Amino acid sequence: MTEENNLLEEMLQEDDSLTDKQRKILVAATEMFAEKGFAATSTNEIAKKAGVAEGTIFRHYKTKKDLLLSIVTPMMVKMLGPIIIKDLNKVLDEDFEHFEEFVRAMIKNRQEFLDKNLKVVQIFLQEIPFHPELREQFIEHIGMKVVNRFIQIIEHYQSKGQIVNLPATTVLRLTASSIMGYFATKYIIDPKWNDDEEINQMIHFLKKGLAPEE
Amino acid sequence: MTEENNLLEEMLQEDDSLTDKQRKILVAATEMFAEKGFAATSTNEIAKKAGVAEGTIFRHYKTKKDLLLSIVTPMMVKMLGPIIIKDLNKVLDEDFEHFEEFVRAMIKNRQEFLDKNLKVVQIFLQEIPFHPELREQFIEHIGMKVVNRFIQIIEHYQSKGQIVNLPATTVLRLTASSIMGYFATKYIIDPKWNDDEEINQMIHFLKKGLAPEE
DNA sequence: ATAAGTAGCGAGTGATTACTCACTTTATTT
DNA sequence: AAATAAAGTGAGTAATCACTCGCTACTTAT
Repeated sequence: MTEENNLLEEMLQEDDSLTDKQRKILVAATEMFAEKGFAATSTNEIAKKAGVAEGTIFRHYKTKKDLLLSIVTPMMVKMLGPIIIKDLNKVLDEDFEHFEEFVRAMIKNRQEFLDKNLKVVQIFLQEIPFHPELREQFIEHIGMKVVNRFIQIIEHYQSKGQIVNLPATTVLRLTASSIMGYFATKYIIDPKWNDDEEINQMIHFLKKGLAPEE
Repeated sequence: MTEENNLLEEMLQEDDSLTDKQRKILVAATEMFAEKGFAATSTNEIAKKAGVAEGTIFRHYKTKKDLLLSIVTPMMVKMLGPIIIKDLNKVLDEDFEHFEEFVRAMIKNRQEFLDKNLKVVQIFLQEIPFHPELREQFIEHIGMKVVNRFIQIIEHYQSKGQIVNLPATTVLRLTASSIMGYFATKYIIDPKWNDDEEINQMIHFLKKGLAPEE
């Protein structure tokens, strides 16, 4: 039903070239990297948790960092990029009558993504300060494209006179801050908490705050 | 002039019980923890960068983690807590006529704090996912007090009829998200960038979004 | 002047690190 | 069934890890 599956499981299931042991390694590594961080997790621990000899890890991944990238990169390149863009096209195709509805759809969409990929997202956020190549990869493959797509959409609703005529990047920043602020509090306090009323208030706040000046 | 000095330098200057070497250790460790992360930084490296024997580090700090906490804890306990509360009292004492002005003062205030303590804040944010005791310390000593104080202030402006009558925590979340979103983009893109116009737009957006319903 | 305490040192500790390699087992091809 | 290739192993490696300890140098109290 859902087009957007759990990244890890999707990778594990769809990729036939993956071995059973390799799958176990990826699962174990994801678990431990999310929990203790990349630098504080030893390949020994990963091997034990995966029920695999340590050598097996290095048969498939040249280095420990290689293993990290093989978990995080697909999320960026294969998932975040195309799927976000696909989703956005879907959103643009549907052409919600109001910016408000678009935002609501976006929140629901990212909510589902987060629910299914929390651990990989967590690893990504935790490790990005320490790995410049991760940052560059992200900006190059995802960041620019996604931002530009959002800017298109915002300008679309601006031309319909629904939202204020600030620079699109500013509108994007204000909107994204609110949404990410909601997710941040939600996942820090309690991932299961899902207050629809809170979302309604946020959308109402955005609508008022971004209303065109009379 | 500034009441709020660089935390590290303040600690180094004010605390007479600190040795010259100890100061060098703290400076070097702050530098490296911010850059490579706690787990990926060896005590050997710190000693070399500080121009000190490795043993000297452990003369003053029982463990490596002890060193981390001695850098991060003061920021939380001595600075974030009392000073934020002091500042907030100041703000409440001044009793800005409008919520808008209060927000503006708050942004300026936190801006100065960030400019002077970027590295320690960076370490704190990077390491908090991996050290539960850091999290608990923060919530216990800082989080609750600060949140409660902000709630007081928000209710103050609500009772003056200046902002919408949503739950104070919701107002706080929306406001904090916008401000933190601004800082995040600023420090990720370019720490020196300081667009007053951007701040004005943000405050205007908050004012509109949080205006009382008619 | 002497004793006591503190600061600093750096070689040395066992444990752990990421990674290698010669080898065995399993799967695939011919 | 034989040959080839790929997957998996686990003991082994040098390097590095956080940390200790016996020592010297210096400061302070008596």
